[in-house]
Amino acid sequence: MPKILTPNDVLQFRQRLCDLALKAFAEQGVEGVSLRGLAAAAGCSRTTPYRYFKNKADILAAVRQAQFQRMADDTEAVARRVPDPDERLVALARAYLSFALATPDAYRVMYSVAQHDEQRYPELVRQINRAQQPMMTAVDEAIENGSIKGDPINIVHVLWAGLHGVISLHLSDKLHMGRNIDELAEVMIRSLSRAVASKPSTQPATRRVLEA
Amino acid sequence: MPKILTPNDVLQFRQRLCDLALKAFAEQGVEGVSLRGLAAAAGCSRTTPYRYFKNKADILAAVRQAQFQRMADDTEAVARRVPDPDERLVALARAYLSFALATPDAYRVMYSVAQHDEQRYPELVRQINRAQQPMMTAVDEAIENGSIKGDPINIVHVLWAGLHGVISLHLSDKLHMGRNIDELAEVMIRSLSRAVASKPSTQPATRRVLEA
DNA sequence: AGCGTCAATTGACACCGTCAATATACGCGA
DNA sequence: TCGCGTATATTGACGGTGTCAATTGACGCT
Repeated sequence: MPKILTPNDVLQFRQRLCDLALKAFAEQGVEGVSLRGLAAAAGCSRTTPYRYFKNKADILAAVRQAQFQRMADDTEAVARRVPDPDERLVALARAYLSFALATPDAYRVMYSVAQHDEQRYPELVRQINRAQQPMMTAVDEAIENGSIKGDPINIVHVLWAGLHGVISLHLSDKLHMGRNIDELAEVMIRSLSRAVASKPSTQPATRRVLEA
Repeated sequence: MPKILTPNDVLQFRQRLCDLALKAFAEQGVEGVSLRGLAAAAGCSRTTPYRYFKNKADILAAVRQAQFQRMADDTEAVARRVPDPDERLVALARAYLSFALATPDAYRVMYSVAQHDEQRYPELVRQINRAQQPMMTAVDEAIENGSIKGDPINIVHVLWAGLHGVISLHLSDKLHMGRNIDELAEVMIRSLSRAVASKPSTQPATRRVLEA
């Protein structure tokens, strides 16, 4: 019970409580975890978190923001490390998958938790955008490069959706996985790459697309 | 307040409450809706739903089961209507997307709501499996057909993940869509089809997959 | 030393899910 | 026709939750 809270103390407490909240949210769902239990786990009294966060939604936003920031750091690091746009795209996709598989709790809270009022946390949306910026850049450069063709936004969305789909289904155990997830992920990356590396995507859909 | 509840009455009440619950769950999240408010909207007293459902989780399971059943009916109908496996695959993909775009509330509750104890509702998981069975069959037949190659389960997963990814991102407004979703969906379908219509997927991943 | 101030705790309120007890109205035999 | 039994609906009650207001407590500064 010190008198004055240094900014460091504040950050430290917020950090600690976010760590606890992340695991709790991921394991029991955001509705399954009580602020009281969280406070107990943190060793403080029920309402002490209210001095550091506005309310429960604020805690959730802080947790997600921190994880998106971590993800953004990862992807930016990859982008810096791999200069060739094509290789960078694959590397980014792998990094994205690695992030999700290495810290599934984080990914779950980042994506599978529905936060209705996400827009009300501008710093959160900033980190979200930052995390996906490198892939958009890579696609732009790869198009300029000539190695892939099509509408960049469509392509990014397809790539992203494919990756997110694999992860999301895996994390919710909808893939009865005797087979390992890494193989499937590689298949997805290769499929997406092959899909994207061809004709422009703004043509009307052909009828019998399944023929090679 | 009749004395005896005909099975029809029971189904009718369950149906009505499930309809209300579906919209409520999708709009405000499963934690944002109270059984009391639901009962009020249904025009009955707080605990009356407990005569028709075991508890809140039971209501959620019933809602999801009903929607998966509807989806299974859709996909089975498509499968019956389109005999050619290749065309059927595309038709199934389109049906899947149509279902999600036509009834986003349903899709949200079916997939974006995390139900930890899903396994405890065998009829629910039965409908889930039924809904995805036609696509697995179509892939099997297309492989037998020779029009696509690779491990059938991997392929189904990739297709499914791609579709689910597009929808999931769209429904959570993560695609800043001035552009319309239908076009992106068609791109995804075409990409997945093209990706899948080639070499077996059990080879080790090549390095520079982005080259066409 | 003691006061002011800020952090932390406790109290309180409304609401929630859920079970037990109560009230209610209908179907049916007398 | 009456009234009883029973299936149904309602109300009461309990523990728990998010959150705010009031209270306590401890430290730094004069």
